[in-house]
Amino acid sequence: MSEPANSLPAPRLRLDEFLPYRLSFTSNLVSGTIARAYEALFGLRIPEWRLIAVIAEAGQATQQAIGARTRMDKVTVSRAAAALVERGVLTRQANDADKRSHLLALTEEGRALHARIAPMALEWEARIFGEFTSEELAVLMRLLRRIDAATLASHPSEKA
Amino acid sequence: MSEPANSLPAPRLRLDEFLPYRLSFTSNLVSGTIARAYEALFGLRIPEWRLIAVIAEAGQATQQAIGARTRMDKVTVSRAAAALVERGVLTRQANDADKRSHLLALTEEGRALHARIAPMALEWEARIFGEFTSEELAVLMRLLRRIDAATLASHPSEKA
DNA sequence: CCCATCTGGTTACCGATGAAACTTGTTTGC
DNA sequence: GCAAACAAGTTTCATCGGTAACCAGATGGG
Repeated sequence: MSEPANSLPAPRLRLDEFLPYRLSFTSNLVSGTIARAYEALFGLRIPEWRLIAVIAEAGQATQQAIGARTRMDKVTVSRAAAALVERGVLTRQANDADKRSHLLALTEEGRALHARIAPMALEWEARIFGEFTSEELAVLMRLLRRIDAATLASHPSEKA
Repeated sequence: MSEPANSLPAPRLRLDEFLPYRLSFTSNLVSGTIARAYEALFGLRIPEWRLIAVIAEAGQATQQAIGARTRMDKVTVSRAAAALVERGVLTRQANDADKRSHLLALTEEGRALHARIAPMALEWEARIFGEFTSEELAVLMRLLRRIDAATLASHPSEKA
């Protein structure tokens, strides 16, 4: 009850000018849309698709490497890997360098699946981001990476 | 088994150049960091904080209006509202125009809470986005809004 | 060697989130 | 007016994703 002291106007928080909110709003909108499409078309969830994409790029990888790269939790990675092995899309080969871990690689079927999905993924991206110039996209990408860096720097506890 | 036909190199999908992925990566990083802070400092979850912010801005609002504005599920809004009423931060006044719904408004305590949080939220934003010029921020904001629009347009099923 | 510590991965558990069913009140067509 | 369709909110239920506890193999002293 001792409040009416407004010394300075203070920059007034408006939720939809608030960047963390906007970022999350847009990201949820986009990933939600895409997630539904993966699910409907290929029966894949986002983490599964990410494994496929990363492994297709790298040839093979351990779960821990995938986790580090995508910042997905190791549990998430573990579950996605199990599902994909089950489905015949991935193989686990023993890793001689460390018998606790396995090297994940795509099966023939996995490569075929990747070959079917990747173009569609790029096409969705194109549809959503198509009206942007490549400069704009480059700017966006750079900004996002700088945000990552700033976030990690400002809050080191973010168990990196 | 009839595959080696690589007619064209095809734009090769690299996961961390893939915008939906980058967007989600960055967004999760930022919201995760901030969510932990809200939780630790004020015992608030993100949806709860959003209600507070929206209502502080609008003076009062129905749950459905809040849901439409933030795209949060009505269930999420309902639960957040219940928690905040319970906590004494919000009141529900009957809405004479429609007795199914209630008008949510901040209590005195709610306003005080908002007054404590808002500056910190802006400060976090400043810390994370501080190294950006205001042009860059404006660009980012504009790009995000255009992405929203493009997503909604390209996939109208997104129960708008 | 062998115990202590650490790390990759899995399992068990818990909270959060969304879809669907339901309740109550509103609207509309007859 | 009243039945049918509809909309705001709540409740129930299944699912997802994360933390914590756990298991097995690795590492490094003494």
